[in-house]
Amino acid sequence: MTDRPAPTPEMPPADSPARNRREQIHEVAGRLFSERGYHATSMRDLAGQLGMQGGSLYAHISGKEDLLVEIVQQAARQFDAALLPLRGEAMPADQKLREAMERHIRVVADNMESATVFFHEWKHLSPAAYAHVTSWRDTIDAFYRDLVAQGMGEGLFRPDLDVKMTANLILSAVNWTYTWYRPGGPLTPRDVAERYADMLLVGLRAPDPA
Amino acid sequence: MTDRPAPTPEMPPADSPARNRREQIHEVAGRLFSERGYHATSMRDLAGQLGMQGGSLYAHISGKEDLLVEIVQQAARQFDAALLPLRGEAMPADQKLREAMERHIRVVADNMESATVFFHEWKHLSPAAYAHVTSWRDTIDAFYRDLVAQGMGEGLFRPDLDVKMTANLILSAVNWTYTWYRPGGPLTPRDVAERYADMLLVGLRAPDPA
DNA sequence: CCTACCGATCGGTAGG
DNA sequence: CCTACCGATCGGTAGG
Repeated sequence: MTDRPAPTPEMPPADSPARNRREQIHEVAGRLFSERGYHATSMRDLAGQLGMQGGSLYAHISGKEDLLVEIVQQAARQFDAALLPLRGEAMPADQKLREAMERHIRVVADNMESATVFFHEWKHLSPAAYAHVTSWRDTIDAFYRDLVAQGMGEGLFRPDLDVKMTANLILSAVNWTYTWYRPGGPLTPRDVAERYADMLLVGLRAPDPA
Repeated sequence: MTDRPAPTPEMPPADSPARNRREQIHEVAGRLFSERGYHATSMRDLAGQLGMQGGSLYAHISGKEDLLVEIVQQAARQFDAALLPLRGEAMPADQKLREAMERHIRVVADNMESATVFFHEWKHLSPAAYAHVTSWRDTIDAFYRDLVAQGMGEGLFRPDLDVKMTANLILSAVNWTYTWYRPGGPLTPRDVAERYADMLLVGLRAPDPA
């Protein structure tokens, strides 16, 4: 989870101009792909935003599809880095749910553009990248299903829950934030996660006055 | 809410070949736009699926963008027809929530392709159509916020709910179904709605044994 | 990183 | 509904 992985032959050193330019290209591509969609963004649009000619992009990147693949996979890595370490944590399931939701929403909130590209364009990846994302998605599904099952096992969650449907409901809440959350707004990811977790854990219905 | 609106000068009579062909075009367009995305679907792709040449489409429709507009607006009309009549119903808020969620999910489930196009492509509409959809979206948000407020007013829902966030959570659950629901599968829209509403109303946490 | 260019494909139209 | 075509634009490359 370091911000600056060790340089490899394929990846220029962290402070080199080449790497900065590559990062800029990915950043702008994420913005344009999220605003206009992948197929509606031309390489000339992208180059124009960076003050260069269309063909010049290919001095830095290998092709349009690779831009998409890297944006999607970087988003997937962020979700993994945020959630998967929680698997081994000894923590009551309700608290773990709260923590997972907060981390999940924070990844979305901190990466609204990549998250949008992720949710909208992953079906249009090449077969290899598509399969990769599908198996990643299964990992995240399993993470939440295991969390629910753990809570039921502990007696903290209701015993009559449908594990799969419960995980679906949780995932709906945290994923759908990409459509409405506004990063500069009054709500922090923590605010959203706490309110959502409260509602999910305790329910909307008023306590029985009897 | 009739299936067959009265013919107008712009709309051929219900059983005419022209209308059937137009419907076929819209149907196939919905499928292709949902599978490949709007911009990645060419008019020649669309024509090919219908056994005709690209140019021949324009004997039936006026342009690609109008196809998108009609698909999106038809989906919006379906949501309206399902939900808005509930506004006037005298019904306890918890029951109304259950009913609204079932209807909402049914619209998604019965129109998986249009729903996908709706959620993925509405931002790419022309300014006029975009504004139309935005105001429609506000209507649906208001519907769920009013429902929550009603439930709080009746004392059926917890008094400490945040109305806007509660509506967001409900909308997350019902809208996100477009990503995972499988129409031929074991779950009916009613099954999904009942499980979701149960979890939302009562919560995941086990009742206090004390 | 630019100029100049490639073949392919785009949405749409004319005329029948 | 087809043939033939329009100008525009696409992703990408060669050569510098």
